[in-house]
Amino acid sequence: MPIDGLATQLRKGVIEYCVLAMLKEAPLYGGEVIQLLRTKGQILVSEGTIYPLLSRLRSEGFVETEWRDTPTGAPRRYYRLSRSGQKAVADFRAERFRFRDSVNEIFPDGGRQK
Amino acid sequence: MPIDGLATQLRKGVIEYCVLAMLKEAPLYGGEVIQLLRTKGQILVSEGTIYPLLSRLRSEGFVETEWRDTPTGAPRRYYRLSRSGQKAVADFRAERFRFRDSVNEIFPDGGRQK
DNA sequence: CAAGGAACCTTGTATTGCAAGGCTTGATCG
DNA sequence: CGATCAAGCCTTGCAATACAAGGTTCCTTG
Repeated sequence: MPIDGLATQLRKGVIEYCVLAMLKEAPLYGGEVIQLLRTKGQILVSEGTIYPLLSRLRSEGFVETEWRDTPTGAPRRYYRLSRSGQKAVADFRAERFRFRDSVNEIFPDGGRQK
Repeated sequence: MPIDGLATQLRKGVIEYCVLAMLKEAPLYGGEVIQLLRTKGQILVSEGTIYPLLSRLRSEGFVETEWRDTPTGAPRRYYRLSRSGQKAVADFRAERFRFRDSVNEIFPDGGRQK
């Protein structure tokens, strides 16, 4: 597996909003985010990707956080979608569809293949 | 317009292959690449994006180049898709569909709108 | 008290897209 | 002839992202 390959570049600017979209359903902590990305989307991300990403979402106000103690060890920081985070997801959705259509115009046999 | 916004991140790793896909039809020089991206895909890119990108395609062997004089002024460097460039486009296509499906799994109401 | 696991964070690197500015060629105009 | 202009190409510096590697804290278990 290439350290920095084709798939890695495709992810840029997308994973962030995948996380926000998942938070729409329920608050999650870091480990759950990684697990859900893997099980729901076959998207494998490491902690080195997720934690800086979550930090940025927080500093941009897209999420709010809350510490919860656990019986099993270290406490967890749970992330919850904020109002402006909901708007960010909606904006991304629209932009994603626009861009997808653009690329489909350029690629021969746009997007209609299995 | 934000210097580095939502749309800019979405493009990463995609424009490169849009260019290769366009070269599948005919050899092009830098200015034509910029123009075609704009007219066919509504994708606005500047010279500062395209020329380093074309350089990289060349150093990776995805394209071959040829200088042609013009009657109008400076000569043009034309880019032609190589054999390995064709394979790169095919690989990208497959990876793009995979990733699209993954994201659709995560986003509520995946891709079926409008 | 040592070992280990769960959870979190930080640091450094590579890649990409982009703006700004510079260089070269040939035509045009004073 | 010299200056100006436009087309075409390239380089430099910056910001954002994904990632690996390594470190820290907390609690439990032996």
